[in-house]
Amino acid sequence: MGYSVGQVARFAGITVRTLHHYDEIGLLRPSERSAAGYRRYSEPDLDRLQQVLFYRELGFSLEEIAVILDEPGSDPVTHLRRQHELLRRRIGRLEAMAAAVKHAMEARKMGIPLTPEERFEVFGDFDPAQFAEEAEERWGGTDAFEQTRRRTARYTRDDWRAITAEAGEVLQAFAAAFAEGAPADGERAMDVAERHRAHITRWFYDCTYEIHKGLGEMYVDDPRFAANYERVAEGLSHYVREAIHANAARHA
Amino acid sequence: MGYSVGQVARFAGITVRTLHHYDEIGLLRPSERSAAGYRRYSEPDLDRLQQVLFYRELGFSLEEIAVILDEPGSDPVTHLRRQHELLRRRIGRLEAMAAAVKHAMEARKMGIPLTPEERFEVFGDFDPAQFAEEAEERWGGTDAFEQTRRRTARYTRDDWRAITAEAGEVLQAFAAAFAEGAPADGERAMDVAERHRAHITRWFYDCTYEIHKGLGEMYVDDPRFAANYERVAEGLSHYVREAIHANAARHA
DNA sequence: CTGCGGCCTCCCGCTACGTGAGGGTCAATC
DNA sequence: GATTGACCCTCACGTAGCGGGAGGCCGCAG
Repeated sequence: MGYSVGQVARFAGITVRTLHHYDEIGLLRPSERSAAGYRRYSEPDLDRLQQVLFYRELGFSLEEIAVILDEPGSDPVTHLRRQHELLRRRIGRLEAMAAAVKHAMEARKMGIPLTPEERFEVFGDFDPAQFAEEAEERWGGTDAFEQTRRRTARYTRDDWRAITAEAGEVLQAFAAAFAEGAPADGERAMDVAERHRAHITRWFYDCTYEIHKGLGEMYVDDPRFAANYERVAEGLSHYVREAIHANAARHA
Repeated sequence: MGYSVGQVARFAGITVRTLHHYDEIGLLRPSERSAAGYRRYSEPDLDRLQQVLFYRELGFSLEEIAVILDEPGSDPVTHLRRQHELLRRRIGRLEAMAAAVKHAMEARKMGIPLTPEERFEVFGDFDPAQFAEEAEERWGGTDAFEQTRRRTARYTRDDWRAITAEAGEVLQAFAAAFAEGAPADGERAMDVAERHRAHITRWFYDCTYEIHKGLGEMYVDDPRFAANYERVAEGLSHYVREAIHANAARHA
């Protein structure tokens, strides 16, 4: 029993060659082979294929997908939940792009020229380069800046992926605490603030409590950063600033 | 004046190598070079780059993008409009995927097993293979079937792209006529039906009026096909059937 | 026993870049 | 005016994710 390569390919709308490839690289090995060496795919194999295709559609590399699917303690429901979340983010991004296109159309009609930054705002999402440029203007020549430059220069794509993932988690933690009404100067919010500080210290530079407070101010004052928080929840940037200050006071 | 590779790369969130590549293949040549051979990008160059990145994001190959951007009589506004449309489609698809994930979660919770077809429904969008399998069951051994098999075997990806695009246009034409209240047995709807028939004859097999009427029935009776029309507009499948019948009567 | 579709394993090709190597350029600085 | 360091140049080879064909075995229909 089980399904042949051709059948599976037809179900999934992919080619036989693709299945061969996934077998080769070990991403999806059919659980059985016939006496003649034919690949036989079982139901669980189809399950896995579905997951693979989903994550692929969302832009993950095959290697990343293998890691995700093989990490221990990840049941199907977890994957479905995660996929749903990823899809929602992706949709959000595309909607932002659609809005940007509209914006460009308006500007074009009015004859208003766009600045280069405006033009590409939509791409780059979480652009470290842009961040770095900003950072230079603000803190050029400072210790923290030098440290950041030296350290980030050696980071690989995987590192960056891990960093942004971690940053996302912290952001979510802030958002959750905020949404559930935890006070900004309460333990929960302060703990998240501390995680935030640790994150920066770990990946960028020694973030003292003083510097951290400065960052908190910036998250409110600089619309660029504020937007990052405000688009998650209205008022979140202020909440984050309060939490950072409270956390700094706690450790003073 | 103008911008250097590095500056442009930072704006756009891409690498310098990517710009080099686009220069190499002629997709985006900087309009100037400095005396030392440095690339200098002008404002119109940035405009073009923005278009390139948009279409790239939407999954077009670089070659296709070059064709799109260089086709005569395509002004920027046209591109913006098209991009907006493409984005909306893409968003629609992702939303369908999100719905499917929810569906899978429900099924999982209820302990309902999914059939292989159900599992992959979301991918493949307009799956020709699935269509072919269905077709075999229905018309296996018939002339039309043989003809389709022989002809489609030689189609390239570009052909398929053209085919689905054409099919999409016909669908839109039906939808538009329907939405604007044109009667199903009126000239406008019948003309679209005739386009539909021509499309099939051109790409698959000689679609006689008799066969066409059979297809019309199927578009209503078979939920698989009906869904294709109904998700565009409620009642559209019936409308299409009527139009096809009227058109056949007109040519009888 | 002879097709004929489907399956197998190489293996080379393609796209869209990544990633150095080896070497000029340019503005600031010593 | 020489050095330094960021930035630029041109090769040129490497990689991911398959596409597609060659050459050959499998299995059933006629």
